[in-house]
Amino acid sequence: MLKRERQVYIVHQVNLHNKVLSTALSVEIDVSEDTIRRDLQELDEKGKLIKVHGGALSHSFSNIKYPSSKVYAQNSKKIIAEKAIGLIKDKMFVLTGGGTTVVEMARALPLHRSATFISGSIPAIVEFMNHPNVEVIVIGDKLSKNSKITLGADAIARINTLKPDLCFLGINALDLKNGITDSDWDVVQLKQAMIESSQKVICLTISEKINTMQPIQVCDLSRIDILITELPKDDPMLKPYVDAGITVL
Amino acid sequence: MLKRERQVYIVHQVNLHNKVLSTALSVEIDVSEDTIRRDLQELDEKGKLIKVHGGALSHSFSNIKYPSSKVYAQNSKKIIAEKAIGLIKDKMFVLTGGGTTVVEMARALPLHRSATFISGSIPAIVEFMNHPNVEVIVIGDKLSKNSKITLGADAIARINTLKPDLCFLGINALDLKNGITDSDWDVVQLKQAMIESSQKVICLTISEKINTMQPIQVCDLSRIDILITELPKDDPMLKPYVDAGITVL
DNA sequence: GAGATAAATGCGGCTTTATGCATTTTTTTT
DNA sequence: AAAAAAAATGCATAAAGCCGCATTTATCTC
Repeated sequence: MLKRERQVYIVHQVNLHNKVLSTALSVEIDVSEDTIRRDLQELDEKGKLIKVHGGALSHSFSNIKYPSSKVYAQNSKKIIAEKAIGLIKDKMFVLTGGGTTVVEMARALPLHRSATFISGSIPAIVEFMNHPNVEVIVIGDKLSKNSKITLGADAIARINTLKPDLCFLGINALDLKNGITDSDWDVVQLKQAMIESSQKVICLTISEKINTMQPIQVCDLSRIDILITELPKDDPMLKPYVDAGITVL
Repeated sequence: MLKRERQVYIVHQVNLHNKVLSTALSVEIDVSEDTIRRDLQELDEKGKLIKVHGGALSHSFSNIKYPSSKVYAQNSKKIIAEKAIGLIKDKMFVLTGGGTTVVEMARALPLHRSATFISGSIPAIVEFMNHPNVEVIVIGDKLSKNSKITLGADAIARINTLKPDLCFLGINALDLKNGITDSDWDVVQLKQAMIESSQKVICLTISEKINTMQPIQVCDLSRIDILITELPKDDPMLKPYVDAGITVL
């Protein structure tokens, strides 16, 4: 591959994904990382991208600082996201539901982590799409405008054919007696399918939603493997859940 | 082989493959590399190609295939989008491919229009998702990071079960002899399925891509019902396509 | 169509460019 | 603070490019 050709390709990738990793480009194009680094250097000097440790960013990306200002309980969700990310190891298959917490997680995922994410949540997909090292499987079906996830028989059927390592579920209500509960019939169906198919179920929620309930049960406590909130794991509020056998992070 | 002849051949190769190597041309035409270099030099000066270390690239390589400036051809795409929207009536089922032109169309869709859009293009889905009156069906499958659309057997299988009224296809190359052509195998498979399933195929493209070709054929001209470009319908460039029986808007 | 003239080509040598590797330094992550 | 990953630095090598010149090939003129 010609040098110029390669550089055009790199710029293209940067514009497309907003960020690239030197290592990823190196294997993709099959040249040494040194060469990639030199390319990034030159392209940076030409102002086509911004070189950073480990790769490069597009201008548009760095200009648009995270505009996620109006998301409720942003900080809590960032804490949750950080904890959740620790569970994701390279090469894992990860199923995710919808909700802002999952989006936060997608954003915070380190650039070098390579995993496959399966999701029907459009905002989450958009984030994963911009990550240089993850593969994304989109669960198709009718798009629910409220929740911005795909819902329906097709989605459920597809999920049933999968056996992901992890399932990250943003939840709206959790209590000791009823487990996970929710208010939307279709969403409940989908969540049930997700829980059934997964090896490990990880619930993400801000503490506010703990010990609250909604009209429809998704599953009871015993199906939850790990619970992640913004609280420290020894917070008294979480004690009953630890006692119920759930790993709390 | 005469010099002129050789240079014509080189330009042809560059247009065809977007890139040529001096060494390859040298053995192909059986002249010294010096000669090739001198040819490339001249052709570069004449603006027919871009000479680089080791060979040459076509202009389209850096301009069309990997647009460097974001707003490139933005206006043209808005014009195309406006024309395309005129075809969408309430209650229609509309299948759309990927590409910025389709996204432009989604943005320009009047708020009161109520239709169902089926798509695997994430950027398009995001636009439709924010529209108050359209329903969105997401085509699921593995997400291609390059094109930001879902690609694969699942997507094709799903499309085959549909009979949408319209299919909007952003295309990369169109010429009289070969019809629609493209450069990515999986994308071609998907486009073929889309074309097959749809009642009416509408091609969207900026005029720059007309009379260009890429290595893989998607379908020939006869499958196209409507062609939309930024040019007025009576532009001489489009005449051959009108003569071929395509409705040009 | 033969010879003159100009253009085109190939080759040897020398220079520049591109790339990868080894080593040291810096940055990041745990 | 230690370990791991990435970057910088210097160097070796091979490929590509360039210059000038000899030779061949095409074009023009009579």
